[in-house]
Amino acid sequence: MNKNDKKTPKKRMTLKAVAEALGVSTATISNAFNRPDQLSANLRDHILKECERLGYNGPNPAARSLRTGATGIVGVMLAERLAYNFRDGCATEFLQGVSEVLDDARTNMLLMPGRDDFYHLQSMESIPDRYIVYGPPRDISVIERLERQQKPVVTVDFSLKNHLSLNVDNYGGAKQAANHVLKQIGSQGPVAVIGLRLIQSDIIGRIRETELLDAGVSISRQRLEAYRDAAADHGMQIPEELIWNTHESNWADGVKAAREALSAIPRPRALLCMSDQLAMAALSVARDMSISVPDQLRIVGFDDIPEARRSHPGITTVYQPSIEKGRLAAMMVLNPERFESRVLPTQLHVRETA
Amino acid sequence: MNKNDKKTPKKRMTLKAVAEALGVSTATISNAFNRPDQLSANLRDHILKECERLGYNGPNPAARSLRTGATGIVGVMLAERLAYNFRDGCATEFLQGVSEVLDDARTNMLLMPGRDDFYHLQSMESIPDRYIVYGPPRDISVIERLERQQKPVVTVDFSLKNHLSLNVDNYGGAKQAANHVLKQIGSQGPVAVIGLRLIQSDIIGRIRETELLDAGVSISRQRLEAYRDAAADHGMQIPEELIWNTHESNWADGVKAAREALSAIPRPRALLCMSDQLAMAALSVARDMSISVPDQLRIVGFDDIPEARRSHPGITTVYQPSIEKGRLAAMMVLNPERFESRVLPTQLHVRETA
DNA sequence: TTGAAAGCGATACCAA
DNA sequence: TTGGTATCGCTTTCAA
Repeated sequence: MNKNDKKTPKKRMTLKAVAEALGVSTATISNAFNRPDQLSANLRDHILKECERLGYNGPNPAARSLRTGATGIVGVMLAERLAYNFRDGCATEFLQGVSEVLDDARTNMLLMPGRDDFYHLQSMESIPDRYIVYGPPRDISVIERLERQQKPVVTVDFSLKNHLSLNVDNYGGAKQAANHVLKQIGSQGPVAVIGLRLIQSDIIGRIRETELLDAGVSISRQRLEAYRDAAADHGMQIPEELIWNTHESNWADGVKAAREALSAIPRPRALLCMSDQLAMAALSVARDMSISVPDQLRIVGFDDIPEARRSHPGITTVYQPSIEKGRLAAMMVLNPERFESRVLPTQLHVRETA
Repeated sequence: MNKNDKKTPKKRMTLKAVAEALGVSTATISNAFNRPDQLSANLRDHILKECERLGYNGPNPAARSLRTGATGIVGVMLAERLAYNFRDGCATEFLQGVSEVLDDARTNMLLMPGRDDFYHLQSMESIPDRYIVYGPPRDISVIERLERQQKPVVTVDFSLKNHLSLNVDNYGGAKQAANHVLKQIGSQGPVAVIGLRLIQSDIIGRIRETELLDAGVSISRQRLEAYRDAAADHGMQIPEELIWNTHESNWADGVKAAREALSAIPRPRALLCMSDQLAMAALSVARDMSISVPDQLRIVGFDDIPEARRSHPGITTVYQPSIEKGRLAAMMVLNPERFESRVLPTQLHVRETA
């Protein structure tokens, strides 16, 4: 009558139940799974086979983790909401790199937002054994919680005292890009910047200068400095009115900013964009306004996401090794003792827009 | 001398320690976090405040989960390796939709590969409370493990007996696309298909027909059927030699297949591609071969990923609501009782390539 | 090589 | 409204 009268009613199997069924102690079963050297190969094989037959898939992670304090899960703490990271080409490539390595290492990846309210009344942060922190979290307090855990941490695209960090050469790349453009246009006409998150007004909580070393030196700031320095080198300057800000590297924001920038009088001869997404949006706006690229307008991006490569015309941009950055971050967090903090090189890729 | 002589050596705080410090019972602390109605508001506020001060961030998830059997984590089981899902525009949009909803629900998302070996000797599958299964897992055995958990499951892009499923109208969309193209080219010249995972030779393990309903009816098969039926309606047929297969929806595979297809004699007048990525690769090959699109060659894709929209010329394709699919899957898995299995509509978006 | 037993941190029942 | 306590499933000494 009961819907459970199939084969075996089969309630949840536990290590203890298996031990009883096989007539051995729980320690032996545990050893079969965790320390093969503690028992004979024969016995172990037998036990594993029986477990399979009985439908026991191995130790319950919660119980094991409670006992050992480890889960085998790597936390990837993201700066913002999760969804953003599935929209942004650069973040997506980074996560691809991370997931490749973690997948190979049979390690699970838990994505965690960098917002304080997510952790309210729950210490989720205690689940992972180690952390990759991708970009400075929006709420500083999550960093504090995380540090209290005393677990290995690798920060990416920013630095934190006493932790491994992985950065790319934003300044160098941006300077190359700006130099390239400025050389082309000589000193004619103004140059505008389409920036990304230059204003971090939505960071909540006090910034502890001593610990969050680069809070004021965000990657966008580094790029902006480089643009400015390059301009100065060419005897020019980029006035504040020609610096646009976007909150997110997406199409809509890029279109909006580019439209404004290209309506300025006199019209800019070049657009230095802090991401390829923004550059591609700008390219599209130029097309709409019948501004020819690169003759009347030069555009450079940043990141070198796959779309930039395939765009027509191809976007001139600064390559950063996003996938490699992800792979390396994962390797670093799995073996912190084998690595030191690093700055990865960037590289100008000249294509058709500048 | 010790490196720990900072402020307070502060060892890990536990509920019990807090209870002792405040002179109340552990049950009261627990209630303060989990059942506000079980104690006075005053006491609760006081407790929460003190916890904050003492550096106690709330109950340890491992212990709680051991006790309650729940974690508040949603597992997203992916068909293949994790990395693929960060490469494919369609998968990325799906995950974006999922993450939006889970993020809002303050629920964590654990990404899990659909390969058997990942779970070897560890019942990771017991961590999540509920599952979204995106595409038929490569190894059927993980489905078995998962079902043993008796947890809510929503399958996406395939169906499973006794579980909620979410599909899109692959047949209808593909038929519209093929009809559109066939109408344009009349009955002149051959039509080729660039297929995606038509051959599932790498599925490991027996397929239990009774349970995995659509094993033989993969989304690719549905699309292929539609192409064929459309051809038949137009008094044509698509010969097997004009059906190419790719393993993954990526640029390289697409280029390779398109190059072969466009070298066939007589050259196809139309390419029915099972993804936009493949269609865009084909477009690029056509450009290289100086074949003009759409005059000499019509191309249609599938999915309508953002890149397809922005491509020049714009890709004619079948829109499927990927983000919405993700959102809906997440909502369904969080509230299974409020939903039924669904098939979402697709829609032909005519742009410039056909 | 195996077994007995303590305890990881929290919850939820039942009493008070 | 609060407290005492058995229990969740497992790991790991220590002894046999």
